Amino acid sequence: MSANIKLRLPDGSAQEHPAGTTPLEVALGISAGLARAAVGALVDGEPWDLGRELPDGEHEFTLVKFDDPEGKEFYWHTAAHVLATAVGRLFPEVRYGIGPAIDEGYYYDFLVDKPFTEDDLEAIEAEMVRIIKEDLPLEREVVDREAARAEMERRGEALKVELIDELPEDAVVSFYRDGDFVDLCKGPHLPSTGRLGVPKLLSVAGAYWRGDENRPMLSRIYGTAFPKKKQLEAYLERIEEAKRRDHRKLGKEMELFSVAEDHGPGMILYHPAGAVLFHEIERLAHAMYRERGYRLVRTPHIFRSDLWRTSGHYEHYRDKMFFARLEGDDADYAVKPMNCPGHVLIYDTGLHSYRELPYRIYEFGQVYRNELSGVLHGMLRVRGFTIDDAHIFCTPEQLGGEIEGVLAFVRDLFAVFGLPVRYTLSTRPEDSMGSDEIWESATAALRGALEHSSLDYDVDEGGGAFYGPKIDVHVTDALGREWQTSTCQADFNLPERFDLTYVGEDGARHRVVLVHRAILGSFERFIGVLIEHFAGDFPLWLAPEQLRVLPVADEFNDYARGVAARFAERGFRVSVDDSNRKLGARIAAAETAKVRYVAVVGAKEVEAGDINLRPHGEKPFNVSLQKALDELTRERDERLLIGRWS
RNA sequence: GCCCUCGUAGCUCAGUCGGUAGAGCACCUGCAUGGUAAGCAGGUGGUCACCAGUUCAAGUCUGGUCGAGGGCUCCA
Repeated sequence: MSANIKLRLPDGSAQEHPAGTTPLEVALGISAGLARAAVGALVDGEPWDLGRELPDGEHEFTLVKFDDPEGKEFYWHTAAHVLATAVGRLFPEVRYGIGPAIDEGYYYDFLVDKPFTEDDLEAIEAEMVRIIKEDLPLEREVVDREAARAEMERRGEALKVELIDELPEDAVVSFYRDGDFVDLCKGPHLPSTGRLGVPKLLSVAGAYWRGDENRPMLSRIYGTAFPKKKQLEAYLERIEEAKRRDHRKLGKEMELFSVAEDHGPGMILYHPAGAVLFHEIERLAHAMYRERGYRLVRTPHIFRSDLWRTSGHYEHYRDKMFFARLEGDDADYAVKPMNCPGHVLIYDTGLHSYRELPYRIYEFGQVYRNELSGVLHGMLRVRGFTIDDAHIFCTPEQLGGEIEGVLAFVRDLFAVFGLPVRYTLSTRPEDSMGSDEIWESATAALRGALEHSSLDYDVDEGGGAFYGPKIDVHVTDALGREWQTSTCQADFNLPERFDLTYVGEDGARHRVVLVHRAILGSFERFIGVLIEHFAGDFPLWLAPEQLRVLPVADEFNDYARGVAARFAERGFRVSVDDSNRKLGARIAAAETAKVRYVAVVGAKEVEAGDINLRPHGEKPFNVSLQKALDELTRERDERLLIGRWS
């Protein structure tokens, strides 16, 4: 038999096989264990079914296991088919949407008269287990495009027909079949359902077909699956841990903030401890803005609507704006959803020489946007929030440098908190204003700045603001959801609308370029992310309560108050707990409240003139009062994430 | 906004078949004066989100309103 297939394996070795060999056979040739663990293969980087015959010729060949990223995708995608198969058996009238693998599992969307409820999940999951036991083979079948369309039409699968119609001209159309269930799918899949271990359905949700609220609402079932029960348990445990970090839960427990749900949904009420976070971050931000040549301004919360018409907000942003009308006055006022028009008015009060540019002004401006009720989420998505908002008016030549400066600012600020970030370049959306040339040059300026700064970034096509393209920065919350923080937007449109100019070297007026940018984004969202990032265990400079002094007994109360006073003199947030409880109970209370340091004082400490210091979650030790003062002052003032003792 | 779930004491939650409301923590009072994660006892605290309806009777059933939680393209 002639060897028609030559494979190069990742370890550098080469193998030859006869035509028609499958990856599973290759795996068996290496070891039985590998054949059991393999879930698919990569042939020249292309995902390949274990049971699908390899093409003739020479190929790079890799076997993929569940632990590989591609492996999880194969595995969960197959689990999604098993879910669809199970639903088809129990609810024969359903029609199918899509069912992809996602980061930590999979979902499948179904078109049904009556949406699924959580109570349905148990029965569906049981049916999935049955299908896995039946060990049905998943068979791949390449079909002619027209035949595929006809078959789906015959089955009444209108959504599948739509998907087929949208496939590119040259696409290979394939079906996968397990039992009675046939799905349009490019694969690959595990060879049979029996290769799946433990499935677990997690939740149901409504989801618009293709995410479009004008299309039908489908019923989505989310699930995950793992080879071993232990892995599933570890996954569920991780979800529980993430819930413990939830800023809404910690915000309540630590009395950081609340939302008066009946009186101001999406509006944050900062309690004293939470206001400390806001204030400390604000202080840091003010210092950083001043160092970078920004000047502070203040602007009103409402303006007459004519301003919003000129700015374009009335046309493009009205849905999210709150309006106010004065009694007995025809003038219509709008509450600001953005700070830019106010800042533009400041720039526009006089002539500006090119010598003054770049003209950078900033404000921690409070804005209101009427977000849909269903998207509100603790501090992370709100209706009233404070932006660290700045506008840079500059010449076209200065634009690239200004954007690079903003990117450096982002890097410096996030470094203080140790928060990892992801960059996105967002291009022109459908609802937008301005010419194509303007958009292209603005987008090029942003892209150039990202490249010069050597930053990795993704592109979000059509994700820009209505007046310009932007670079966004995203951070991740405890449950792995991404939230936008920083933004940097090049705008050639508002300068046109407001006829903003500067006087150039030549004495003539020239059009100014406007950069909108925020670094923290919104204080609310930033604080919410920080709560989850630190799980409430804030670094000393941010901690609402930095030190609590506990006298061992009443006779040491005076000494305790003296110690507290020494720290208070240095500006520390310090308290004394001389309440009528045993020391152990007071220690427990301080630990639960996540107080950064606890100082215990009793006879020994009075004698030695020192304190017994217990960093949050750590073992206590004795240290001289002076040394503690100096060390904690340093830890606070340098904004250390980890102190010498913590 | 739309789909599912939910709303009981300050917090976390129980409340059976429809029969007039319960626990732990917190808080207050007293006892106990204590050395590193929770001493003992007693007490206060509820328009069961709100509005209608069914019923002899509604926290419980039905409808509506308000609000919350999860989700609403990770692209066959």
